[in-house]
Amino acid sequence: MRSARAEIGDASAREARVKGQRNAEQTQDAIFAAALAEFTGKGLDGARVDRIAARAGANKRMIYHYFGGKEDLFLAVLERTYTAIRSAERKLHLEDLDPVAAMRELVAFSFDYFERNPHFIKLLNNENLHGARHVRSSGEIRDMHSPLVSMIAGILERGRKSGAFRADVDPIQLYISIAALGYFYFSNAATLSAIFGRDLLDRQAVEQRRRHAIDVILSYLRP
Amino acid sequence: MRSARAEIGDASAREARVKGQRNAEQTQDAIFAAALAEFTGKGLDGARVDRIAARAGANKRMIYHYFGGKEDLFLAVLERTYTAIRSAERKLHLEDLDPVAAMRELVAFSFDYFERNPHFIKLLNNENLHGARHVRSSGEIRDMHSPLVSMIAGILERGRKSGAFRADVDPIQLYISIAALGYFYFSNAATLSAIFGRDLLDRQAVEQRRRHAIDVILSYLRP
Amino acid sequence: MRSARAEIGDASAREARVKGQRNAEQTQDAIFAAALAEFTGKGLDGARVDRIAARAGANKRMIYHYFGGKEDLFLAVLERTYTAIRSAERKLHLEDLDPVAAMRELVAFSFDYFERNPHFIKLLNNENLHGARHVRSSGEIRDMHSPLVSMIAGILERGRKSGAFRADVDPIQLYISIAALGYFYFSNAATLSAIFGRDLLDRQAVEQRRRHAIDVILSYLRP
Amino acid sequence: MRSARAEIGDASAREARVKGQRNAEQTQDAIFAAALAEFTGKGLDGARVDRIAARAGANKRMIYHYFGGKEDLFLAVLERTYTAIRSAERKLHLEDLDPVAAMRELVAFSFDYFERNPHFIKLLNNENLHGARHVRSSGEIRDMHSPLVSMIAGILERGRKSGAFRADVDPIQLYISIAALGYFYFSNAATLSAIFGRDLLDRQAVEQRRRHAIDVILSYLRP
DNA sequence: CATGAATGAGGTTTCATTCAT
DNA sequence: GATGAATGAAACCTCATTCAT
Repeated sequence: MRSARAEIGDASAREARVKGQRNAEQTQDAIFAAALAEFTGKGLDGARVDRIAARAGANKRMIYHYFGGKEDLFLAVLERTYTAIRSAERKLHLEDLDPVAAMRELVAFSFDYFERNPHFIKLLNNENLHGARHVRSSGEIRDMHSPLVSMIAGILERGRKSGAFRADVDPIQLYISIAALGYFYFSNAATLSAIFGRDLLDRQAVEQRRRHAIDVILSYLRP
Repeated sequence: MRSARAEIGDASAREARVKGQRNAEQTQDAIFAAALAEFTGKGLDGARVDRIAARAGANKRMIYHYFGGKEDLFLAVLERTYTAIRSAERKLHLEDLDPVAAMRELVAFSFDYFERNPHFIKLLNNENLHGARHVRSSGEIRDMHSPLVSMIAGILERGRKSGAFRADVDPIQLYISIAALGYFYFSNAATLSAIFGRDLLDRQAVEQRRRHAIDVILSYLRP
Repeated sequence: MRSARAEIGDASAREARVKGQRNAEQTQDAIFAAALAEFTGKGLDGARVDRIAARAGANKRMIYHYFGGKEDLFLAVLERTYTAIRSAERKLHLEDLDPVAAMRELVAFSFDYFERNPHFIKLLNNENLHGARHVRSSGEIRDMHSPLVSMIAGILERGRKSGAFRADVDPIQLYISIAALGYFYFSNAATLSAIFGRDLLDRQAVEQRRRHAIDVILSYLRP
Repeated sequence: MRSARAEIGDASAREARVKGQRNAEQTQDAIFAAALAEFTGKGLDGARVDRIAARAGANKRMIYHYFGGKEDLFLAVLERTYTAIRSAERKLHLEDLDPVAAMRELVAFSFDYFERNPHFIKLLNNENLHGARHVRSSGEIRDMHSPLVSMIAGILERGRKSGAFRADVDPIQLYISIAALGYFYFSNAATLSAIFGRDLLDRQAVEQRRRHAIDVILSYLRP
């Protein structure tokens, strides 16, 4: 789980690029890492190509050379972000756990992923602001269904049979709810923190929220 | 140009214009409405002052005259948006309902509010992208605590006493979860729809989600 | 005839624009004059928006405000150029002259117009380099048929009847030939001068060419 | 990449490549052909070095290696273009024809050359747009006088003696007029076609124009 | 001989904002 | 109170050219 970050390539841009060296892959990676940071921090419209190039220690021209343009770069970042979460999801193996433990793991995984990958949330919010324009244009992303839905369906079925879970649960609705409980918390942590007057991202608050999310889902599933 | 407004202005607006008198207020309102639409549709960075002025049928200079600048205009929109939801929340009167019915009403209200006010979600996401910069700078917003939290606390207390609800529920966590179940659904409807290949915003899907959200919260509260 | 230049507005850009004054029409005119000079001197691709703005003493932004963009500005210049020549052509009144004198005037007019409006030739050559893209996109230009064709037809008819001209002459071919004899000379003066080693644009050479062009056309028309 | 050329290279090219030996010449030729096409299609300013390299299937660096730069490449193309027409002109042998037939052949040759070598016209127009800068800098081109002028002088002299032609014709003026009648037609075919609303380059129109050009010159020469 | 990566200058265009009336 | 013209900074992007291998 801890490896989730590394998959996106968060090696700092500067680190990735030894100055003056000529290496296409390195340059691309550096641009990519810089773009991820910039888009995450400022959004698509707020991001600046100049800043991405500077962060990457690369020439601006290279962005256009390798990625085509700002919008394409954003799409590339988005695609890699989706690839990363799907890959992390696929690494979950819950078959050996009893349904309750499995569900607990799954909710915890989802929650932890959002905590550790704040860029995922920022990028997705941005994409939704733009009406999912890029996702819709990317067959690659559209075809990347989350394995979580069928995992959930499997766990629900096992739980139903063992009598641990109620019988009338829709896996897709549950999938969305599991995501919602964590995603919304991190997505809106800044405004919520401002309004509640305390930092929702401190260790204790996050831990409390994590327990709550698991609690909500498991309570809901009780027969 | 002078006729542009008149064509748009409705009867009451025309009525109100007693020879240049309430013109100012009208202009402000028009700018405001235009800004809300623009910020909602494009985000703070994607919004264009020119377009806001054009939409408002007003001179660009007026935006600076009345609001100070783009950023201030955004803050004004945000403040009014928060004011509106708090006001709507205060109109909820659940004291006469039994705890279960009251909670059901409250969850439904929250869900419906998000459905009917998509701009609220867009603006909040934008504000969070920018680290709640404007909310933090606005004492007005920071002081607008949601009455829902104490409402929830009250309902929980009544439910605990009547044995309808479990005893160990944190009102703030519940408040966040109630919001999450609806907010996330509408906030991410575009990407989720693209990925699931069906429109999550059609009447039937929304209705199903609404029932599910209520179900999750009430099931969670069972003792 | 001498007024041909003025119609295009060759008042120098600087002259047209008193610094610091706010006058939309003046600014537009200044931009226009600057654009004409720039496009004439460098061609569409060689022209620089920066230089046009500087020549006009205007802010670059104004070009986009008033004309839309470089390409649109080129089209505007082209349209005005066509308008100017058509207008000049319409001022020709040859009805009172006998056919031979009328034709002589017409050939001389054409020749002189090319001499006095070198920008016309430059712009047309540029437009032809681009496959007449702008002309084809401009209904305005496409509809501006030259009145010369019907003038020529009329003179030919009168000459045929009086026995001054041969009978089998196609007015359109003749129109093209009249244009060709002058246009080509001025269009290609630079290369021809370089190759012949003498300046084809000096007064004497031009005068000689003018007589020759008239001679060719009138000799051709002899019965 | 290595295979890109091979796919294009025809049999003879492949034959000639005796293990890297005549590779150089091949590359140069490919660049040359690509440059001709690019300059013809887009003009000097509109031409892109990248595109030339791509069209040639060559590395961009080779352009600088073999030709020095974009401008030098243009000059090289121009020189070869002039060389070609002079060479074609020298192949004309009109001594055995009577003056009228000889002149007819010469006009036809000129007309046909323009029709068959549209790039010649494009390049020359471009060169004139730039004030014949390259021609003037190229001694090679400046020294390439057209043999047509002296051919014309010869034919005129023979015609004068035989009584077939008038006596007062300037060979240079006639040379320019012969060129003009064809050159202008093809040079401005795009705009003329757009304005007349019919394709001046279709077979029939070209044939009609060809006859007209010959007619004009021969009629002019009648004593 | 040949390559693909890299660059800096400069291209067109757009922005939020201010000025003059 | 209101307007439309004007602006400078900066945005995205492209260019001919050179570098390292």
